[in-house]
Amino acid sequence: MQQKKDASSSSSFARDAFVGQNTSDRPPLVGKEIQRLRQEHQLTLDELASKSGVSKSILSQIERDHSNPTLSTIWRISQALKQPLVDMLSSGEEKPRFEHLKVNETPVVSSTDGKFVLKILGTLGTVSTLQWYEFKAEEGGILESESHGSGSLENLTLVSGKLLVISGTESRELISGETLRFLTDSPHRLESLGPEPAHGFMVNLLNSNESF
Amino acid sequence: MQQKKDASSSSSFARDAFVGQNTSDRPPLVGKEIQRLRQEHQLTLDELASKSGVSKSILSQIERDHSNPTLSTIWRISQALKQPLVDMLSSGEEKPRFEHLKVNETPVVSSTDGKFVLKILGTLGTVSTLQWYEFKAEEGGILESESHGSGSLENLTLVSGKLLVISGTESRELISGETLRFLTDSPHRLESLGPEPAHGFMVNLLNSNESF
DNA sequence: AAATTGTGTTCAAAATAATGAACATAAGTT
DNA sequence: AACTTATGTTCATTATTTTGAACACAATTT
Repeated sequence: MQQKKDASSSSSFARDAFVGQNTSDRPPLVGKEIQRLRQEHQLTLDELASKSGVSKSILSQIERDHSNPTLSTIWRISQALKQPLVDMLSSGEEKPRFEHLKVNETPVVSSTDGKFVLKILGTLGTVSTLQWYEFKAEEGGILESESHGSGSLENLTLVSGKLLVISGTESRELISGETLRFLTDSPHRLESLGPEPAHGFMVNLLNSNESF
Repeated sequence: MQQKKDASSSSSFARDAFVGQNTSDRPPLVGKEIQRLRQEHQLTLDELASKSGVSKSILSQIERDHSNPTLSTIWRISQALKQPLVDMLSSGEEKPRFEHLKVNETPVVSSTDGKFVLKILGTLGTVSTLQWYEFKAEEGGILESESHGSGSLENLTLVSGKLLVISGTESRELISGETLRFLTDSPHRLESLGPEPAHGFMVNLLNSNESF
């Protein structure tokens, strides 16, 4: 990528740096968001500079999208503004558009022994994927799942019964009325401990970056 | 060019660039994650280089966290790997594996007469685009809600009981085991018809495209 | 009004991220 | 073994980010 030095202005990043890129989609422009956050915190460039350790000149340029910040720089700014780094970046990205869900006749999935039954209540897929289920499992019923991908999150609420949840090397026991959220970026397993059947509700977020 | 070249490991970045920083918390190290994704896609450095337009030498360094990539660089890599940029960054951040809500820790909202009880099981999204609940309502229990914004969708699954749903000018009656999805861009109302209490789950998708 | 202060922008210099070519190493072929 | 091939690392150079100081401008104070 041979870049000619732009004589007039120091470096016009927004105009030059991404020429030749996929013009339809470009890296998130964080400038506006950073500026918004800084002003929300009532900070001047000088103040944010000393808080973050990033020079005010580059802050000024980044806010106007005249520079292509380094990961380290963005991170230091996000720390100073007490904003999760990821949020600052995603703000500029296109917002999820919702799919219209078709009427379905609630498909059912069950374990091979039939002891663990999942009713698929809904699915939604756009930027990240969302699925939710109702489940019923008699004593000994087991549901084993592969990883859902990094950043995936499973949300279980137990209405009745007892449930053992194993994810990675950790495990938890859930009793009636409790809710458990856990990462499903590794194989995991649900087991109904009985004696009464486990009954509950599950919401799965695939590849979300939500940290609770 | 005051380059100090240490022969052994030329990692000026990992060791130097963050010296003087908050040592407890540091910018996400994306190297491992990028390497994982690349290998998952069965790509060599050369292939990823040509796909992403990022030189293979810098890819090699980024994967080993010997470089502090530019936003543009990270973005081009994320595009080539078809991975949302934010996911790549958040993967390195430490998240608690489990969040265990005990029975009394689940937030509960109830109607003024106490006949309609909503347990808030979860929320997702920095702009709160997703919420889900368990509800229980004895006969006559009513939940009235304002519009959730245009494009918002409510998904109800009734486990037991009977429920009357009114949204806008239309209404439906739900019986045990059924699921109903409807737009909530206008005020709406749920009413337990009894005689047995209504019990079910609700997933709400809020449309956050609009600025408020 | 003149001086001072506060705030954001631009400049030259320094630091470093990115590039392409050369190198190293391992795996597979002849 | 010697010769390719495939893959990742390092090197010298170039392109850019980042910095600190100087600058411009507006708002406030004297």
